[in-house]
Amino acid sequence: MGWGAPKQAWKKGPWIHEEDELLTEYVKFHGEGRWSSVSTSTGLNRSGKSCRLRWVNYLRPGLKRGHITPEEEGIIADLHALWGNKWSTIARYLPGRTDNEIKNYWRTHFKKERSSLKQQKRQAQMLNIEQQQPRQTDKEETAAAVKGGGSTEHEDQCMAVMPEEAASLLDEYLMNEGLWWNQQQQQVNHPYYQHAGNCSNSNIAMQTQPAAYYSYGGEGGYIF
DNA sequence: AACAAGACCAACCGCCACCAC
DNA sequence: AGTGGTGGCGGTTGGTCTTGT
Repeated sequence: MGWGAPKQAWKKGPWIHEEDELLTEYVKFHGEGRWSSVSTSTGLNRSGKSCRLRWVNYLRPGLKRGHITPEEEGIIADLHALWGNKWSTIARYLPGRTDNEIKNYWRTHFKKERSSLKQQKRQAQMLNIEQQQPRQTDKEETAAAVKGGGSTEHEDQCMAVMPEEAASLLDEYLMNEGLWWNQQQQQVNHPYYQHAGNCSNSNIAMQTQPAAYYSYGGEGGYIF
């Protein structure tokens, strides 16, 4: 598929400083996009796909480097509970962070917690069976899962009724309004939230607010 | 000091959607 | 309507760094 001449033996592996400079210069003059012509314009022996990735994940101005903050971690956890593995969507609400970064972070931090939670749940269920007691109620299960950053059937149901259009609507609305958010602003009158309000799980309904609700860097934040 | 295991991160791959022709 | 090019996304891999023993 695409991305320049497919038969060409593109260079792979880590980028060197000179390559970064060539790519940066190219983007400076031509803007983002037209990645397949980077190699012909710059002499860079990299596929367009590789160039795009390097730019988006590493060279693009405004990228934040360094550790994910606790605030960002909270946002990631909540948005993941809401959208699942929609890394690029989640990344939109974390200025300066890339989808790749968030994805990596999730895998190394939350996956662990999640698997241990599953293990705990399994143990609890075994205990229930052993003690011939009724199963944990859905409510308790949900609360435990949300607390632990895991997912439940309830969440899956909620995610099912909160498709991409909802997120797009939110994006469009916020962009049109040019909204800046601070800690005083706690609610937004938007169909997205009304939709979320129908969700049977109050925890999840609460979690439909984060994009607009969260402050960023401790003193207000912005979208995009 | 040496080694192993785990954590972290950059980069690649395959797939899909969109668009122009 | 079909096809190919392009852009983008999510999953995975592999190398490097850090930490514990």
